[in-house]
Amino acid sequence: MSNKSIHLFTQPKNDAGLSSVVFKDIKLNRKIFSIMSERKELTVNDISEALNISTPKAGELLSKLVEGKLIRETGKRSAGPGRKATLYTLRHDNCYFLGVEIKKYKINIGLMGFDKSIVKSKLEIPFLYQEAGESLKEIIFIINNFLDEIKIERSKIAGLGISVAGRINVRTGEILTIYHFSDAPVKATLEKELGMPVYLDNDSRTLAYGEFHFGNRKQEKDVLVMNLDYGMAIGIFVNGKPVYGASGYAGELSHIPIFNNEKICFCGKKGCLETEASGHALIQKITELMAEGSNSILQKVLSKKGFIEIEDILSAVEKGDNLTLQTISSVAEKLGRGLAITINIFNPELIIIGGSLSAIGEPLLLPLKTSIIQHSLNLVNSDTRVVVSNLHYKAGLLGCCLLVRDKVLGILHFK
Amino acid sequence: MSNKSIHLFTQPKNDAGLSSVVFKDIKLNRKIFSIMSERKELTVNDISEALNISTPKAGELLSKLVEGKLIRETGKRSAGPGRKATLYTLRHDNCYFLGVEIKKYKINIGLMGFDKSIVKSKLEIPFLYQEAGESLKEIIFIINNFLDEIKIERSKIAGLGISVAGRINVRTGEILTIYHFSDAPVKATLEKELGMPVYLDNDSRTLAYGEFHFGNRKQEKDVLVMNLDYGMAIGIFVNGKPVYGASGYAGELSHIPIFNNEKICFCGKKGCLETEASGHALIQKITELMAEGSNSILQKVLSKKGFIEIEDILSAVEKGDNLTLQTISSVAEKLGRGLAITINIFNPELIIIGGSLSAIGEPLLLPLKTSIIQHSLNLVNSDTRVVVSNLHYKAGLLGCCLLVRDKVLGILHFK
DNA sequence: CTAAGTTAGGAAAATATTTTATAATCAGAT
DNA sequence: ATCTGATTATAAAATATTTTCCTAACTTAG
Repeated sequence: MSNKSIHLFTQPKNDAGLSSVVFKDIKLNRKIFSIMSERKELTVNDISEALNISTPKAGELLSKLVEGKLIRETGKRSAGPGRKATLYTLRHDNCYFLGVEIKKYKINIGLMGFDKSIVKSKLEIPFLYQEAGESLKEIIFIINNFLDEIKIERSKIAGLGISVAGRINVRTGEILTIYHFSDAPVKATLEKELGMPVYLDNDSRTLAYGEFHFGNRKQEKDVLVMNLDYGMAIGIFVNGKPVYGASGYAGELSHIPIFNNEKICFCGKKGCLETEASGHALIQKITELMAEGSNSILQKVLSKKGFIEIEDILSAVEKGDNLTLQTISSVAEKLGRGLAITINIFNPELIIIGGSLSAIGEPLLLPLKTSIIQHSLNLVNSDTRVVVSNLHYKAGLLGCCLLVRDKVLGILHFK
Repeated sequence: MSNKSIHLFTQPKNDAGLSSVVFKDIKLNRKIFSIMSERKELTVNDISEALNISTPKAGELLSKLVEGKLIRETGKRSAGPGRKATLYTLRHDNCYFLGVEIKKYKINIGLMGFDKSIVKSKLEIPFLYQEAGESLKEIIFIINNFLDEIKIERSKIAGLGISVAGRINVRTGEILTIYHFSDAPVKATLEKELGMPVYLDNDSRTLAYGEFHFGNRKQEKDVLVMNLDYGMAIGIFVNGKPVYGASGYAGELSHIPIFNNEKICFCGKKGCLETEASGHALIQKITELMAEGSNSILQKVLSKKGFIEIEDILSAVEKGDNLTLQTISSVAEKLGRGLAITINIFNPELIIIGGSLSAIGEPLLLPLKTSIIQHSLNLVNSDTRVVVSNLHYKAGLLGCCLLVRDKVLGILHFK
């Protein structure tokens, strides 16, 4: 692979015994990728200024990247008099990153080009996890199948990013909620079977990464992204970088004990935020209220399927179902209490409400904002813009792909 | 000042129109200072390896720093065969940083050398803040007085770090709790009067910075430091760097609403952590219990002075006062609930219990740990070591000085 | 005490990078 | 259409940096 010949990807430390000059160029390339990922078209001059290197050097680096087929010339810059500068952009057709999102009953899989565009994707592949080892085999089968279908040389795929709901130890590569292989961590197994670097991550963090880079953000660097689904968690960005914590469990907002209720949470404790403020809690409360006699369109759904899903909630909102809207409002109030805590602690510039339930929109956002103002310091919350996702279900897969990409390229130094 | 002639201090961006080579050397020097601040003695080889530069280049940089009187040769390295390498260390006598800690009824002031040692300090200077403008004049007078006393050329003092309790907008340099000058921010006024760069910061953040760099930490990078005093707040470190948030209010743990009580907090809301878990709350509770008839050594103090201070609490603990110890235990339980939340959110590797009340030691720490285990996810809290400060009252001033130092030297890029 | 082995430091050669100067390109004025 | 001023790209010169190699400084074993 031509990429390797010009040493694009490496770890931040020079372990491989590369010559100092080569290593410096690698670091410069990393910075070039990082800048090009933000501004899609750049000139030699832009690079020279941004990296504090001379124009000849910047020119040389860019020409090598053109040779390496990672970037391409894409025209000339117009404005003003004088000779026009050639513009360079990332290519999408010579280096790819694979993202796999494992959800409750389905898998989403996508391939991202070097330029951050999704080249191919296949959504909602049916999948049911049974016995642990079997499920992993199934996942590998699905991935291989996808790779065969898309007819792209495997050597051009630089890595796999995979997200799973629940707690994932990013240091060891173990998944601790669904599968727990103490002997063979999932990451290692996948790397062996697929022959590419694999990065495992929590679904809320990948979703947050997607929202942060493709979503409703302007220039904010200190950002919280809430993933509101059946469960609930936050992804934290400090100075533009995701926060992992010691083992990658940062963002577990759902199990903070702030209620005085007697509901026993999945985690074994009681009073967790999740017991009152999550998709599960919302559905449970609506079901309870209907049992007590409240009217709702969801009664039909319940008697037909025997259970209510998030999709049903969304369509009930669309139809203006009163009970649903009221319950959302009360759940949003509770959620706001949780977010208010994080606002006091982080003083974030932006909170993005994401996850499948974010599609509710205003009926969720407004009571949430009210609650935030009530429960956090005004001096602090006045710094915080709260918005709803504009990506919804797309954020997760985008995040999966981009996160591998940025890790492989060394843009995001992991720890 | 000789320092300036070799361009040691600058902003991360090359704004000053320096030649690219000079600017590169500045960046390298910054890294050298950063490394030398952690390991006190270093050789040319160490620098060359750490910065990925050749030995001649590393040698050249170090010689220039020796010439500039910022570092010195300090002997030879012994271990092993072969020629001994010369060791270099930071000097303490040619570049200083001033720290000022403004407390309720007193000011602490100290001067730190380039090598992070405290060269001079003057503690507990009486000070009472009256009208805003007057207090600022008083502070300037105290600083000037100190500078006159210590007989060190002002030109060698590279900056002032000043900490004040309460909310400080680090972007604008305004203090929002004690003084609120909307027209003339405190930072700007001080810079004008003293003729050196001034960095204002929250007392809990400077204390945390002191604890992080001089305290009970090993290699942990994701750390929380609690400042337990009359009030209470945390300093947050992610990947070794302090978290500020949008305006510098990050860490305001004390006003998260997690109790169902009816106590109105200073912040105007009710149920704040601070109302149950702070020095104020502790004193209040002890006073209440004594009023209800409980016996305690503190009754004498109360009837003598009319109020109880933290110092009194500490001596009551030393004497084994039962009521005090019991109340500490119940307050620690509440504090633990607050910290449990931060553990879930951050997955920190280390929590340092600092601030004046940290001198209580085990009677505070043990119930706190118990409560943390009860209220946070075990998977997460098992990553977290919880320790008590070994610096106590010293941490604040150390942090003030070190924070300016690191900001001026560009080791800590602020935003 | 000497010889062998190891590491640091520094000089010289080789390589890179920046600086400076020049050529190429272009929009708009003449 | 041609000139002018502005801007980019590249070539050549100047400067920096790294590599390589050698010597000095030192330890340890015999």
